[in-house]
Amino acid sequence: MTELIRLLTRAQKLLRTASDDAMSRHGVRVGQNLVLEVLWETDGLTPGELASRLHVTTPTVVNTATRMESAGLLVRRRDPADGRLVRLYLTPKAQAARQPIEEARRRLAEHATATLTDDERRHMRSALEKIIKRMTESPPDLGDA
Amino acid sequence: MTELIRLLTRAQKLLRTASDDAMSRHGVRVGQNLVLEVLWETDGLTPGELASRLHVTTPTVVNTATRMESAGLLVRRRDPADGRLVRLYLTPKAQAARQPIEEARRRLAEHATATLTDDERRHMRSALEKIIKRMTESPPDLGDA
DNA sequence: TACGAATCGTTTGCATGCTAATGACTCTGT
DNA sequence: ACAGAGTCATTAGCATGCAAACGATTCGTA
Repeated sequence: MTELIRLLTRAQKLLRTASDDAMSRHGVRVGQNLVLEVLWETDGLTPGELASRLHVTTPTVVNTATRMESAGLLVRRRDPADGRLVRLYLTPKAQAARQPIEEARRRLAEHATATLTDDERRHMRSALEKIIKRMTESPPDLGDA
Repeated sequence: MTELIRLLTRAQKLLRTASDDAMSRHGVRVGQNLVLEVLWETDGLTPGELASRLHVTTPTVVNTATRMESAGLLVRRRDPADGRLVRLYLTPKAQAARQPIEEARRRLAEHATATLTDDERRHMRSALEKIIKRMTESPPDLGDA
């Protein structure tokens, strides 16, 4: 089964690279795009909220947010009700980039999966869901050591 | 189809993290493990050869090799016939780590895919191969810009 | 044979991830 | 009301990837 995982890793890397290339044409890197996708739907989230939705750590979001702030894509604002919280708000520049970026992402996904049959899509989806469920719920049993 | 790709990304990340955890118990990080797997089969490759086999860039291999050299896993040796080349040779320490690491990797793969049906494995494999083929052969068509 | 082009590895600087340590603020219990 | 505990964001340091610039060696050709 290690071969299956090798294929999964390779495919994901190719997709990530292609995505980064596509996003770069719109002045956004691949990691920043993930932040945008969430904030386009729900603006004004905190770094911690964003981190849990993206399945990354808070420091990762903080660093990405800092780069995005330098790039003029978002602004930080302290929460008036709770001084520990910072809220991230998209700028008009980030709002304006929404349509072309979403379109580019959609096109890339269509392109990558264009040759798959319905059976392949269906079974790949259920297989991936099972793997995710397994990895999040069941202890991977890391031998002795 | 963007949902399918999201699942693929999520699954791959979970697998990579679990792999890094498992490898760390043997004093090796996930990126270094990939180098080991190739050199266990073919010792004495150059950074460039290694890079093309691993689908990464040469600087990535050079940096990883430097860390592995510090960790006592390999040594650099100049090629006597061609002074431009550097060859990477595994130390006894790296050779000794082979069995436990390969075993850990195999167990992790079995665990992650344990609940998949034969249909899911088969179709997922062919779907991934198609995606890889598509991304390596066909131009992703990055709109205008 | 000697010089320019090609081929390598390395260095540098960046983006994206992590963990651990730090600092600021809020909340709880007495 | 206030001290300690808990909750945030941030900073620092590392690993893994990339591209671009650089340096050393070899090859091809005039």
